[in-house]
Amino acid sequence: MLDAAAERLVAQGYTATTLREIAADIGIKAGSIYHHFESKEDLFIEVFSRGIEVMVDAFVDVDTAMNGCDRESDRLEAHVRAHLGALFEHGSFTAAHVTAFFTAPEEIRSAIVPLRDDYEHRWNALLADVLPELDSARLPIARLFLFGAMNTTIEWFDPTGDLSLDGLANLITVQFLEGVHALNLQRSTR
Amino acid sequence: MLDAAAERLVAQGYTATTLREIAADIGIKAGSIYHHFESKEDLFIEVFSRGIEVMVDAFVDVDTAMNGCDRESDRLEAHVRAHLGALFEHGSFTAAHVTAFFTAPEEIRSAIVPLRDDYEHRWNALLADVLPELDSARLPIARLFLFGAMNTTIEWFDPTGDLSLDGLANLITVQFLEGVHALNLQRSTR
DNA sequence: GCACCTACCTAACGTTTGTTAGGTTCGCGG
DNA sequence: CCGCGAACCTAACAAACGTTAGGTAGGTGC
Repeated sequence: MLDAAAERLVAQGYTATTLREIAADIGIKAGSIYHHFESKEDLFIEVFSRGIEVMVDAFVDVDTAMNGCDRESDRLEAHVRAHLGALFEHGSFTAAHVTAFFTAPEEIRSAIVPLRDDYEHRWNALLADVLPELDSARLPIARLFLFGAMNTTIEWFDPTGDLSLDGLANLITVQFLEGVHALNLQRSTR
Repeated sequence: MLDAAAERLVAQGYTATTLREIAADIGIKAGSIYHHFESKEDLFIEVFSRGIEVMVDAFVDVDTAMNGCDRESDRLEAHVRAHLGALFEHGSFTAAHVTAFFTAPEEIRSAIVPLRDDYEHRWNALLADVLPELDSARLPIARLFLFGAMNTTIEWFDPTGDLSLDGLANLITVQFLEGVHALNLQRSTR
């Protein structure tokens, strides 16, 4: 049922997604949803939360697996790969979060923001490790650049096509790292 | 009235935006909208179309102004600046298009896609000029990277803050160009 | 066998939505 | 002064929405 809700979210956004539709998708009636959730809001708060949960879990897994890694760029690439994996390989929750979060009403968003902040902080810490030369004020902007590159892939990337998720992760990581590197050079030689 | 519709779109998405709200915003009643448009669909097709119009106009302006420019990177930066200008300086149409296009129903989207394709083709041609060494199969992907970087700025960039639109355009352009350059090096030395 | 809980259904409620038919106001051209 | 069209309003329509009250079937524990 949460799965069905997530898939509808991806396809239609929040307001266009009906409880009656979700119920029909899993073969029950709309009223029965209220046995499991108090309201439509409640249901979708759970869906969005799981979307972040999947991302955080993937992040933590990489963090422990890459513990003794000395090449920082490899560590970053592994995390990019994990984020893309959350988007394309672990159900629709993360995809629903990325595409439909901003279509949800304010009350839902504000309930989710603390979880989002947690995930963003993990990335900030990671980027501070990988790019120690980067001005700390520029760090959130760099993160937003990277998030933009990763999250927009959901609008065009086809996991069954020529380019693999590994390849895409490498593409994004290299492009990002070299871009940031070039920006630092430009600033210091001015 | 189109302005009001665009602003509501940015704030709430398609389905959550009511004809009664739009009417109230401009001081008329909902039924009166049908004197100017045949339906809600019709109204928002016009809004989304103008969003692209603003972008295309900005693109064409730069194209003619930068006609005799020999430094390709400057040409690209000017176009990036123009795209960001369309997003932040020319009303809410382009912003509405970028944020709310995917919240609109299929029938609206398919009516807009040809216009989108036109804009995307202009960028493909531009990138082919600026990056002649880039594999033509990789070109649409590079464009999507760049679009991702530019369009997600709408979720975090504050035009009244420390960073100017010119500065942001430079940031994005350098980051993009050096990233693509690095990718080509990596591929040719493998 | 009785009580109880979980999971679901039926049927309706009040509200909101896009939409429409018919009427009013106002300004311009002849 | 008359006619006409543009711009708007009123009032209502059917449909769809989230939500709720009350009821039913089946399983579990004692």
